[in-house]
Amino acid sequence: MLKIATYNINGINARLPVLLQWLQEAKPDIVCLQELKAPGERFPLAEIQAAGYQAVWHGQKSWNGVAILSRSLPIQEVGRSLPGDKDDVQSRYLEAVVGQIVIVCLYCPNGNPYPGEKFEYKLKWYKRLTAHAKKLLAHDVPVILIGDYNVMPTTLDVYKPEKYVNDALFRTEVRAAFDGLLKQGWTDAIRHLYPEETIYTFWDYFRRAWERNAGLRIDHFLISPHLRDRLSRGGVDKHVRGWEKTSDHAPVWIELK
DNA sequence: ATGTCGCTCATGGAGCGA
Repeated sequence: MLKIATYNINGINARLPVLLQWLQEAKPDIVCLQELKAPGERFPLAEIQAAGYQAVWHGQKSWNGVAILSRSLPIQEVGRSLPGDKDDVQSRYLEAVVGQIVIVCLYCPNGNPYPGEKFEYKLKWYKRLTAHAKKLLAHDVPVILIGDYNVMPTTLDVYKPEKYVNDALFRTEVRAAFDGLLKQGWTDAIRHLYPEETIYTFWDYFRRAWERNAGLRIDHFLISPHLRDRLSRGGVDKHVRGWEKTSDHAPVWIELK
């Protein structure tokens, strides 16, 4: 059994006690982290290693930043930029072979406010991701695209869909881009396991969103066709969102046979 | 518009992104 998790930690140094506590109790084999909000040299490698994990990371000062952790399987980094725009300097992509699986850690652009430059950047980023995802599928090896997609795929994934019609996380253009990935053959693992349930992975810090369960499902695992039959369980470690000094996201995980 | 966080700059908060 292989347990793979994703967690937008919103600042790895501010979040380190929470991250270590969760690693200790959840014991995932592989973890994708987003929003490190730290340059490469400020990644807390010693503490991560002391917790029993190897790591590769792609940091950036102030914003973004992604990492892949592994407990026992070796990690071999194979890429740290999403192909298609060599002028894009934002650290939102990290690709590695972990054991026998290609693990892609993603932090898709937020895109707000809509309309605007940031929204256009998000759409372009999704175009690049779609092109690259197609190539990954063509390699015909097990791949998982993991991370914060900054999109709620359906109305089931938003506490109040009507409030989000002009939000960059729910605009039809972005949902269509996500749908395009599914049409390529990727499977939204959590939705596959729970076709009907309301599941959230993010609760805003604002307006007592956590207390009101005003949540969004924006952290996803897209698994390649090879892995669909190996998918056994999945869930959200929702209680972590209730901890002190916690992220606005909760960790999400799946298990593969 | 607002709310709350985390980060940076080079302050003793302000501005930005989410």
